[in-house]
Amino acid sequence: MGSTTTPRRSNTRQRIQDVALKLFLEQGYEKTALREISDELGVTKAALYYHFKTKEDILVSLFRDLGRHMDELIAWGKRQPRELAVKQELLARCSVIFHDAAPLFDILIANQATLDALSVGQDFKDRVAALSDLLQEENSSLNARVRCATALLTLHFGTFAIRQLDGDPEEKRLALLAGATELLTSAHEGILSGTAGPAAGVPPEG
Amino acid sequence: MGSTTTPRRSNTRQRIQDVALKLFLEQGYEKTALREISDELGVTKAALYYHFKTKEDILVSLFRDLGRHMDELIAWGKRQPRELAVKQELLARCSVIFHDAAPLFDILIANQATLDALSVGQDFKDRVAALSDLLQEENSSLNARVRCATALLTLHFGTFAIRQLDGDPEEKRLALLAGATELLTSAHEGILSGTAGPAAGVPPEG
Amino acid sequence: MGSTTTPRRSNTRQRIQDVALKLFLEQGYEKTALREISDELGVTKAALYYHFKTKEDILVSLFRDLGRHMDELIAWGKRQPRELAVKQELLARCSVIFHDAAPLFDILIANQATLDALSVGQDFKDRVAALSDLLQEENSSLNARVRCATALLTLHFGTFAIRQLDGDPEEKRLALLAGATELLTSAHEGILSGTAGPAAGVPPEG
Amino acid sequence: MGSTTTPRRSNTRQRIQDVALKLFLEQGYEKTALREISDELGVTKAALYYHFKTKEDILVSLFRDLGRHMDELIAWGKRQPRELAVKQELLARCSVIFHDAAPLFDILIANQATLDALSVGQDFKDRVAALSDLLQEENSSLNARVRCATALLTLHFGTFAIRQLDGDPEEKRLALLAGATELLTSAHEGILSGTAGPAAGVPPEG
DNA sequence: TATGAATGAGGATTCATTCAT
DNA sequence: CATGAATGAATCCTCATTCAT
Repeated sequence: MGSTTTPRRSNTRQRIQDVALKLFLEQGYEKTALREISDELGVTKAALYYHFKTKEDILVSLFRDLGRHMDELIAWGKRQPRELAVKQELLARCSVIFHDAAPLFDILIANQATLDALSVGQDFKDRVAALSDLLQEENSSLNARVRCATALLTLHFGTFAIRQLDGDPEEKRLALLAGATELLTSAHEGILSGTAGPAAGVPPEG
Repeated sequence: MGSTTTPRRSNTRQRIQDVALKLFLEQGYEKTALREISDELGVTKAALYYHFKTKEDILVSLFRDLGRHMDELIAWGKRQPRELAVKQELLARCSVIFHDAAPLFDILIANQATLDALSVGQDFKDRVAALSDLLQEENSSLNARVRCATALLTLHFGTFAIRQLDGDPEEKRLALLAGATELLTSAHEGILSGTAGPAAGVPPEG
Repeated sequence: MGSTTTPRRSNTRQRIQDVALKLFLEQGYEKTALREISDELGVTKAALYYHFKTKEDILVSLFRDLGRHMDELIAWGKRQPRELAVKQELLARCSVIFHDAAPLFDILIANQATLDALSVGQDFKDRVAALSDLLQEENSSLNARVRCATALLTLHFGTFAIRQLDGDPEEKRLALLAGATELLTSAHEGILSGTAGPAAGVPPEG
Repeated sequence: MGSTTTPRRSNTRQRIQDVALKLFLEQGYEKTALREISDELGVTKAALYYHFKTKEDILVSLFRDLGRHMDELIAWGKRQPRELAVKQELLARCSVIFHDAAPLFDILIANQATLDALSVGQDFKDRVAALSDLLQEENSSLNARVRCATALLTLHFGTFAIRQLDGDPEEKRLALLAGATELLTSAHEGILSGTAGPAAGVPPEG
């Protein structure tokens, strides 16, 4: 161990990333001007261009790790048999990855319209779709499919939404995971098409 | 006689809203230039300013109805007793409102970073928070609280996410609602911490 | 008595002038949008164009009377012999005209850069120049000429400046006139070139 | 060697100021578009924004020196005893400052309506008021007060007005100063109301 | 490694003005 | 008399990006 490989480049690159992350979070990607980043760092805008080719490039660099982790998980998932336990494990690992990258999710979610036009957004969508596929059962009912999709969704958006609730972060993460797992599990228990659907919450007029 | 071509009291205002909605959906609010809207309508940018005071004003006008509907629901919720059946009904009505305003949700979700800085975003957040409050039980466990929050969230984000699933829209909506109701209901059944209160009015199913 | 000659036109024209005068005073000519005028009147911008051909035309109409009065004074001055008493009388009449049209002077002074490019500004400058000529003595000393010019100036700008001093308006006007007359008179008393100039206020280094 | 054509640390900032001053004088501040400035310089509008934050900032930069000089004079005035000789000296120094900054006065006077809404205008008004205070005597008669105010005014507006008179500039300046000093002095001599206080230090002339 | 200077494209907004009704 | 609708031209300003040094 010890960073034997990383070239001894100045830490400016890292500092740019740090500040960029902070500002993208606070103001959004589009509304963050490069000048704001450079100002906060005490360098010139031009300096940013020494370290990154474009503004988008800064953004991309922030997502490199998350992309790798998701790819690894997807690869793992593909090697496993298609059974409930595996899917639950998938969800659990997802939960960890998502929470570790929580700030990136904030950016992803809050800047969708913008990122959709960028590689970052497309790549992420593709990966979520791949994960979603791994959770789905072929030929399952609509109810089941919606629930599987929702399970992942809960993790994805919930990661970002439960921050405003009080409580220990790890506890909250587990509670969220529990809810998601519940949805996934119920999708697998054939109980779906009959009772749960129409029984609850449908306006009586229907 | 009768002006067949030039409408006397033109419907331009409505047409602006239509085109704006379309473009905000396709490209995001920020990336949509007023010029694009006016070009598509075959009028001048200045014409937009005859009908709306600012770009934001166009956006706001699109959300007027949704805001009203949510306010009515919140008002209704506040008049009801705090019991599970009411909350389920709340969720069900929410589901209807959200789905009726589906395109607006797309905009809301995809442009969060932008809209957060605008009245539209703040107003909506406030209303969702109010609804969320109506679903919560005092002194409930963390698990229950996370689930209640997630229930609403599922509706909110799910509305936007299930569009890419195949199937009849109304069926999908009901499936989504079913999942959300399940989360809400389970939060209210003793299964979470035993303190969630008497699950009055819930048919002991399963 | 009774306005027998004035055509029975609506009083809108007059009301436009009133509001315009008020707003031109408060905000300046350029910064006052026609929309502000029409809004304050509860009519449409287009309505203004029924009564006046252009924005400038509104302005011009406000200055019509003042122009006439000055022209009359100039004409009178030209008929009189060139002597001190006449000039003093000229100054006194000027003082009355200027003070009666005080608001117009505010506009004239505060919007010079703008009005200079307009007929209103040019016309006024020409008239002041004509008056100034009437006060001047041929072949007089520089000192005398400066003082004569200053005398009129004092009236012109002073009208506008003494408003912030406390005191009865008419008293202030007379005090201002007294100062101006003093300057004019001293220009005529040959006492100028010798004592008053270098004696007071010149830095000792000179 | 040595870049003969492209200056390394370009003097663009100064050139912008020069051109701006010229155009503000010729056309007024408001009517001068930034495009005109940049065109005349052969650069882009954006280049102006590299050197100045806003259009107003260009204007402010032009007035920086004048503001400093006036502040120094005010500070000096406050340290002196309140007597006629001091006030005469004040007027004299004012005269010098005003004439050195003659073009700025043109701008100040010709664009009042505009500048009043800007910091430049307010700051200047404040400074003139401070100077005016230094010239005033407590409890003096209205006549005296009007004259003191007029004295400064004469300098202020006269600076701008005597340019159209023939004659050596410095001579004209002195003549103007003489007139102003006369007004000030007469305000201090018993001739106005007898209460103006002991004319200490004034040689009993004429 | 970085900067100073500049660009080009584009954005929202404002305004006087016009004209059919 | 007056309005509703629209225009065209202009304005200030912002931003990502470039490049010689």
